[in-house]
Amino acid sequence: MASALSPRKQPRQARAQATRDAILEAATQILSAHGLAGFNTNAVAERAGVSIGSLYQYFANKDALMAALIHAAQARQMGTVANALEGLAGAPLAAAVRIMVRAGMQHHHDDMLLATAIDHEEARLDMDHEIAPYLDHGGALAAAYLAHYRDEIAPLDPVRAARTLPVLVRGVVDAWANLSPPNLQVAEDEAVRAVMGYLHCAMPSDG
Amino acid sequence: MASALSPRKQPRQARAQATRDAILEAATQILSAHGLAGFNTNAVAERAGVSIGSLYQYFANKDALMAALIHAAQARQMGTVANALEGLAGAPLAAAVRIMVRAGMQHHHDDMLLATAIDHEEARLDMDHEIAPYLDHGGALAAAYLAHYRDEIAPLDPVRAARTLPVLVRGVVDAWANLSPPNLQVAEDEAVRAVMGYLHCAMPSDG
DNA sequence: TCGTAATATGAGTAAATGCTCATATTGACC
DNA sequence: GGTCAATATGAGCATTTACTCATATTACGA
Repeated sequence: MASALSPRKQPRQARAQATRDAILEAATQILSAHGLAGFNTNAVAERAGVSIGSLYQYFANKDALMAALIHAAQARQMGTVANALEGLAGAPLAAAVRIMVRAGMQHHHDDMLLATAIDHEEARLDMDHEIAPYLDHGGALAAAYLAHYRDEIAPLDPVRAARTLPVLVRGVVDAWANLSPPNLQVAEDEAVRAVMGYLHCAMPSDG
Repeated sequence: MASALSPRKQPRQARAQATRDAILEAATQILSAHGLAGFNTNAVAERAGVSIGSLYQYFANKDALMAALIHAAQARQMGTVANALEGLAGAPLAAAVRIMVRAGMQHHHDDMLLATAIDHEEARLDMDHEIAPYLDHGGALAAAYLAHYRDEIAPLDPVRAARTLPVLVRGVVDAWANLSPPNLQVAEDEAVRAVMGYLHCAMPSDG
């Protein structure tokens, strides 16, 4: 049932690119505000200020729009990670971890609806394979960075660590930052504790 | 926009309870198989083998059905946790952690669509407050259990630990158990490492 | 056995939604 | 200015979907 998710047409003029961007931005806003239940193509087009016909010039169907949105979100997140790592050269491990945790938090706190919608649609549309490159890239960045601290941390497989560490942060942040009232300080502390613990843990090899 | 999520009618006969159960079971199956995109009340009724009218006798509207499904899922999960803890009296910490991790894994691996759908709808329907009791209960169980090992682990706030630990496991499992092919062994190892790390980590108190 | 309350039915309706297509507008290049 | 491709429009169609209601069936107590 997974339809062709490829774009219908490549924009060749600046205004076309602007239209496409506006549609993706509107789609993101609607998901953020009302979740998947409020996400329909007519609403997206209206919010983007373009006609429904224009939407279907750039996206073959609703699923293709969703897929493009997910790609864009992943790319943004990669940018955030790369950015955060840049400012971290030479900082002590604990401080560096805390900064990374803060960067990771910004993406989720206050945007649960968007984040969970992306998770769900990613699973439904079977996008694991398409998403892997983003994870690999982020993983490579993190692994290279962690290498600076190899004396301070337990021996670890950088490939594993690169995939596991972000989800630790994310899980903790989701759990703590969305209470009423949200407890961002605890979220941060718990995430730091989890990450530092993971990095220092001498892996027991019991069955 | 959050409608009244309370049930429309209490079943008073056994067959009524059976109908209600069949509806919830069908709803769960559909979410599992097709996600939120395939989740509509007509389909649920058909799969349950009851009429659409019967569905609306027990659930005021679609959101109420979803809310009931979420409650049922949380209750099931609590049962699993309690069950797992029962068999663990006196086991060494590392082994106990591994067993708990396996219990946690069963709920998510192979059921990403259901798990992510629940997450999303829980956020959309603002159910944090309703779900808190389940978390608190699970937290109390875990805290009591961890107390047996208080000499082996770093000092920690049991309330915090009880909320943080499950999400560590869940995040890691989501990340590793849903690759193609899924890598359950790595998922388990990484989750154990994260949990053990968290438990042993002496919390640094830098700003 | 009868009466009544509980439960079940499903055709039907109003509204929402994905998407098309014939037409209009805009921009680029000569 | 003229021409054509690129882009934009939105009325409208076919389908889906949430939900109602008048009616039928079933269980239980007297």
